[in-house]
Amino acid sequence: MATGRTHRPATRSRGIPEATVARLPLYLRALTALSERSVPTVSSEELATAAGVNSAKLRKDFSYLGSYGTRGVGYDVEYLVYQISRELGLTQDWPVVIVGIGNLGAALANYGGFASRGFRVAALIDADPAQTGKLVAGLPVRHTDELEEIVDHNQVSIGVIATPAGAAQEVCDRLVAAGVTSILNFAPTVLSVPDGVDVRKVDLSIELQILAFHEQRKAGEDLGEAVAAARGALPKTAAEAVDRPGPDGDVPAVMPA
Amino acid sequence: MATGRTHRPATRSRGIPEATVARLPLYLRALTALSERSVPTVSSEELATAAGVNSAKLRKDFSYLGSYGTRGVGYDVEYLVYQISRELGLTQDWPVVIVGIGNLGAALANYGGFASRGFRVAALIDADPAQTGKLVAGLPVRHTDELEEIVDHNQVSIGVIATPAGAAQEVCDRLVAAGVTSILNFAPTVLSVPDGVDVRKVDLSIELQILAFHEQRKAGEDLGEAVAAARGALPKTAAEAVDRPGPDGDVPAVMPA
DNA sequence: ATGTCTTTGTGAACGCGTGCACAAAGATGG
DNA sequence: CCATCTTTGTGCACGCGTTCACAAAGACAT
Repeated sequence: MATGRTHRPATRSRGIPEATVARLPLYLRALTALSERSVPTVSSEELATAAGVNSAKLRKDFSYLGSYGTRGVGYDVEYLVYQISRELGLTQDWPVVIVGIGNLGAALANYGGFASRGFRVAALIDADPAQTGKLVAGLPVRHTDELEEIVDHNQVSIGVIATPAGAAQEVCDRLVAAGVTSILNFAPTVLSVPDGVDVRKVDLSIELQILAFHEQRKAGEDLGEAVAAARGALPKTAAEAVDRPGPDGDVPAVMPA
Repeated sequence: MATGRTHRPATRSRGIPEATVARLPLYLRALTALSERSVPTVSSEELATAAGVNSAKLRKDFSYLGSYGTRGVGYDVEYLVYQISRELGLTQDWPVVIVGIGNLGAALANYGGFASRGFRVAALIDADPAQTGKLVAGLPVRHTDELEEIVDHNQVSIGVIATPAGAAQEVCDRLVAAGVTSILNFAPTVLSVPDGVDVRKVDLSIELQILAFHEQRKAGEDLGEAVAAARGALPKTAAEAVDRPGPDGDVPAVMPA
């Protein structure tokens, strides 16, 4: 997981808990994979392991959406895909702008997972005039000067910030002023936005730091209680967790092949 | 924020709650910025707003680390930077391998926030022979065949997976078998790992879907209760939240400039 | 040395999220 | 039509995380 979560206090939106909303995309991904394999129905148990969660949790999550299952059988895959998509708002078109076309911005532009979920990259924007006009993922890079016009013209309500930290707040302000009300921020800064604007944050460095913390703890434990596990051998109980959720039909993030 | 959180049930490591650990990097970033501006001390209130959290929460978080503040004054910036760094394990060297050098992998390799936090990119690995030897961020891309040797030789315990979803589980298995015990996964798949291995997940598409959900809700609300806010105008109460946390001294994610 | 003022550290209450365990619902077979 | 078996939907209890509110602690001035 990443970091994010700069929402309004806890306005559980229309009764659906925030934690549930965060898991819906997970279920949707697993269901899409099943759908592509033409599996008609799935039990909460199967789907839960495929999504990497507890089956009781999954059932409770679905219960917030309504009673879409059949006792003794399970859930209809296609129907559930539709219901979750609709709940998440993926049945409509979401034009998105990406600001800051460096490696990360380019990775995002090329990311296949967007288009398949109703997200359409309306424009790529960068402050560097040398970049202007260059094609990235088939789209021409536009200059920051055009930001307001692009947002307004394409009715963009979701903006992605992949600029350096120093530029993030200004870009954010301009996006918001132009009409954007949801922002996905990859820059390592705390953005301040007016009320009513949602910000989610993804911070690569923070994720690594959290891993380092646990890693350090593990190392300390090993030293203190048992012999440091010989490197090269499988750690601790390598048994269990042998079940593999089937491969995911989703388009990868990036990379040649 | 991103998604992640595939930890062991809830093993609050040595009394420090998981939620607190996740915020420590946030505090550290804010403190580093203050340190660069040579600010000697900071109150919980100031630091909290800079990090974008509640001041009571911040004080409680710090109380888990010990009593590092001075009543009536605040916290010593330098001292706190050191304590948090030590707690997170950032005072030691963490060699990291990045597997999958596409746009995203390259973005990660170029990401400055790593080096400044004790993370050292030990190697870049890709399955495409055509990529082998190419320089990315000053490092030569190595072939997947060398994975085990690289991990073993460099004593790598943290691996970053930025491959397509289809390749992620195999890469994961090989990393774990070679001795990696912490994995940061960018591929849109649920990885299964043996006990004792930590996995954190960052899923770009999921973040956008969560934003879309709230966006849809906002749109529905506007339609239902009030006049749809005229696009182009600042939404709702544009007042408040005018305080700006100072610019962050951190090195940006990517992008030319 | 004493009083005042600031800011920390934390006890306690509250709310959300999780997981158990089971009753209700429906499918399926005879 | 009845019995059995599977699987959902949920009431309930528990634990973590958040927030309030305040007492204790120290700085600082007089």
